[in-house]
Amino acid sequence: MREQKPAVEFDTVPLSKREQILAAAREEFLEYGYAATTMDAVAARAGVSKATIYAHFENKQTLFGAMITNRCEQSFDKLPVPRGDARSLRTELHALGLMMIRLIYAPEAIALYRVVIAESARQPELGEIFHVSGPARAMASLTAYFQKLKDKGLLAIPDARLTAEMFVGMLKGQDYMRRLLNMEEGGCRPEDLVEAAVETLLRAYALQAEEV
Amino acid sequence: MREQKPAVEFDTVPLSKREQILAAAREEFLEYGYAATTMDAVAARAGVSKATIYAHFENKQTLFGAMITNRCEQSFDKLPVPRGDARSLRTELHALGLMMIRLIYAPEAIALYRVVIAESARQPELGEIFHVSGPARAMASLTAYFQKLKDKGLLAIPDARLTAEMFVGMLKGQDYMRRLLNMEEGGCRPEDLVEAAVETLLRAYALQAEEV
DNA sequence: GTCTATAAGAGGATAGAC
DNA sequence: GTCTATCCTCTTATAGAC
Repeated sequence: MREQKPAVEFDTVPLSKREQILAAAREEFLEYGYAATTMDAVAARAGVSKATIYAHFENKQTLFGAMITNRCEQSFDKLPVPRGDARSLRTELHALGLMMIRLIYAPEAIALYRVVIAESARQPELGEIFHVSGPARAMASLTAYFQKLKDKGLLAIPDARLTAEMFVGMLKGQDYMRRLLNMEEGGCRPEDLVEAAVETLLRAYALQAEEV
Repeated sequence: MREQKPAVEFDTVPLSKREQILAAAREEFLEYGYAATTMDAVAARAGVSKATIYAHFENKQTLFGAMITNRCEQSFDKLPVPRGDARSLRTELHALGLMMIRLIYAPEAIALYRVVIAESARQPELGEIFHVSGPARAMASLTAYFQKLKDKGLLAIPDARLTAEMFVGMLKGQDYMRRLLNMEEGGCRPEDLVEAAVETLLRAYALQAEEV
């Protein structure tokens, strides 16, 4: 009798205990950091007992690692995949830049990055997990894009990978550091950096004059 | 009698207790992070008792903040101050770039940045202290440098500040992120990024052809 | 100011019933 | 698997002698 399903099935699938715990862990860890987060707090937020957490995860470190992995997989699903065939290269690069800073500057992405940096000093595999499932994928995609532009004869760049790194670096500027440091905004606006980065790349390497 | 000075004065000035404590705190905090560092460990490393630490610093947070402030002041004294009058702009930019990545990529600078990022989530004023005494000073100096190049008619940049941000961003690339995440090196080599960044800037904005 | 010894409490992890 | 109740270690901070 205890295993009986409810008479009425609802569309909203209830979260499994494991998912509840992971969600609670994410909120706690991202807000308070690893050390300042207590298993009691995670249990309370998840609505389960502490013992239940330990039935699903070996210990606090394991729970943290599971949360990071889970979060990275979800955050970077929606990668920007430019086609490289727009009529205006400038427009396409500009849209790509905006999409990337929106991904990179999302508050949750910043919080995740911050907590992974903090703990990677003690658990180096966390840095690897984060990088492989997030930034590395984005860089690979971006490198392929610039390679396509080069092959098409649109950009006279010497190395697609280097160009991708420089492009992302230019987009971040100082404002990214400021946000990691939990400061008020106050450097250059990210939108201005997108403008300037695209302008710089095109002036340096564009083969077809397409300035309007 | 207990206050008597030693009969022979040595050239090596002994560190005051306060300085001993700060040095020990730096080593512990940078290696183990804020939470994992214990006051016992700091006391042991400094060669004093815990009570002595509390005689000099109100509590653990205060000690951490004092260490950060102290460290920032020392780390960023040796700022690169380019003159903007070298015969070859390319050579000067290249040297500047190398100097900056040497500063930015110093292991202790990385460790300091990491621990400040981690704790700035709880103590926002730490981020401010770090930024003002370090990166902000470097950016101001770099902005002034690019402004000089612009005024001299060497670079046709629209905005010195934006250019400074992009230049630093290009220098960092992905490798900086990899180091913060405590990963093995493996992206683009920083030296290649310096080359590429200088090349890009010059191609985009140089007014006098000086390619050799 | 500096020490030894200790108070006081937090928090990770588990035992045992259901 | 899940809960309640508890153990036990580790760590911050202080009391009190010198």
